[in-house]
Order: sequence, then structure tokens, then C-alpha cells
Amino acid sequence: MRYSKQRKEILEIIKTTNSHPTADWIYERVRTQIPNISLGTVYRNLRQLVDNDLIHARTVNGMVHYDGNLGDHQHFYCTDCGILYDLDLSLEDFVSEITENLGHVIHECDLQFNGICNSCQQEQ
Amino acid sequence: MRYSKQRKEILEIIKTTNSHPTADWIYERVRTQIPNISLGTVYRNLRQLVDNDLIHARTVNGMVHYDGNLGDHQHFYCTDCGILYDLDLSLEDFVSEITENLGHVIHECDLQFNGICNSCQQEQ
DNA sequence: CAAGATAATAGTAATGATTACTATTATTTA
DNA sequence: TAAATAATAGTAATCATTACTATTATCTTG
Repeated sequence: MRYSKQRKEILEIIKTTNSHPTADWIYERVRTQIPNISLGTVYRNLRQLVDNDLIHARTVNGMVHYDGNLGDHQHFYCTDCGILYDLDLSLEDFVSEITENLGHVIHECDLQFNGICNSCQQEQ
Repeated sequence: MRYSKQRKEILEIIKTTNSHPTADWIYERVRTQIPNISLGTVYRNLRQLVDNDLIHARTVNGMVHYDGNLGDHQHFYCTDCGILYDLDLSLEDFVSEITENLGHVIHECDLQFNGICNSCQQEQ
């Protein structure tokens, strides 16, 4: 992977933003620095950066949000204002942390494990 | 909300399918019963059914999957074959249940809480 | 350091899932 | 049973994302 100034700028924006921006938001932002950058370049780089594990992608409400924080952490999504908050919690007491300490009201809990299932392992 | 034969058939399909189908899969399936049903009708009904909490929607890999199982449960997504398995686990011992009993290998854990955040509550 | 190899780019066209629109049809309820 | 209106089929439009192509920038190696 080569490092063009477009790629450097896109990575820099994601790394210094903790609001989990979308591709379009990143495009508008990077255009202030590189006015004639192509939207396709933004998408190509986002995919490249995710594939190389330099950033993470997360789909919320059908839109992909990018996250430069690679540390193991969870999220709280406000269904009213749409902000996706970072959470840094131990599994034992996350619920009380969210409701009592942070004051958010939980309506849904969205837990999913990704990996290779039993039957796919048999085939290898 | 009225109950047309299209709506009844779509709901029936989702309720009797545990493979978390997509809109397009449901469209192909319902067409065997109602050949001239419109794809728009399928989407309109899926939204309606989700809004009325008769089914749940879940986005995986940028595609919306529908779930007729309204009970509190978690999921395991195989990144190889793409099957989204149902899990019914207590939070304490879910990881050992998945790896030891079910034999799946976990690569990622995707945990998100949805609700109303502290600052949105202040505004009300 | 120069030059060839090739990865990345800008710009544009295409795709694919989903939504909007409109005239017509079906369901409801009084 | 008939008026009120929700839902439909069919089609066009939208919106995020991807594909394509000729050109440009980056990397590597002699």
C-alpha cells in the first residue's frame, strides 16, 4: 500500500475525529484541504484502510461510520440525536455504568459475535 | 393498519423462517404465492411491520436482515458462509457457550446499546 | 538519482438497495 | 352496502457505493 497525500489526509481526519464520521462527511472535510479530490477516492481509501486494519467500520441505521479508535471498546447510539458515543467498559458492570454513571437510557442492546462457524471449520 | 393478503403472506414468511432473510429473498419467496406482487410492496410492508414491532430488522454487512423472533436473543454471524445464527444465552457465560459448546470461533464482538442519551433527556 | 513498474487518482458512468409517485384496487366500518 | 381511505402494482427516482479508464504520483532498484 502506497501513501498518497489523499490517503494520509483521510487517515489523519479519521484518527483525529471521535464522532464516527460517514464517507460523505469525510469527503466534505477532506475537500477543504484537497478541493478536487474525488468521492471515489474517499471510498476506495476507506475500504483500503479498513482492509489493512488501520480503521474500523460500523454500520448504524444503514450508514457506514468509520472509527479511528482501534482499541477494544463498545458504543452507545442515541436514537434521538444520532450521536454514536464511545464506551470503554468491562463486561461485568457495563449496564450500571451506562445508566447510573453516564445517565443514558437503554432501549435496545445489540450484541453480535462474528467469526467462523462450526460447519465452515469442518470444510477446511 | 389493514391486513392485505400481501401483508399476511410477508409476515407469515418471516415468522416461519429462522434464516434472517433479506428483502430480496422475501420478495422471491412471496412471488411463488403472489406472482405479480411488487417489490415496493415488500419494502413498504417490511418497514410497516418493523414500525409496528411485529418483526425486527438487523443490518449485517450493509444488508438489512429481518427477524420474526421477537424474544430477547443474540446472534452469531459467520464471516465465511454468511449465515446469521440465533443465540439464546445468559450474559455471564456466553463466550464459553459459543466456543466450547457450539464450536464457533469468535473473531469479533459487536456490542452496541441504543437508547436516549443524557443530553437529549435534558432537552425534554 | 533516474527510470521503469505499478498503485493511486480524478472524473464519470454504472450498480444495487431502497424509496417516492400515481392511478387503481381492496379492506374496513358504520 | 357504500363511502372513506389504506394498500397495491408498476414505474421512475434517489442515494450510497462501486466500477471503469486514461492520467498522474509513488515506490523501488540498479
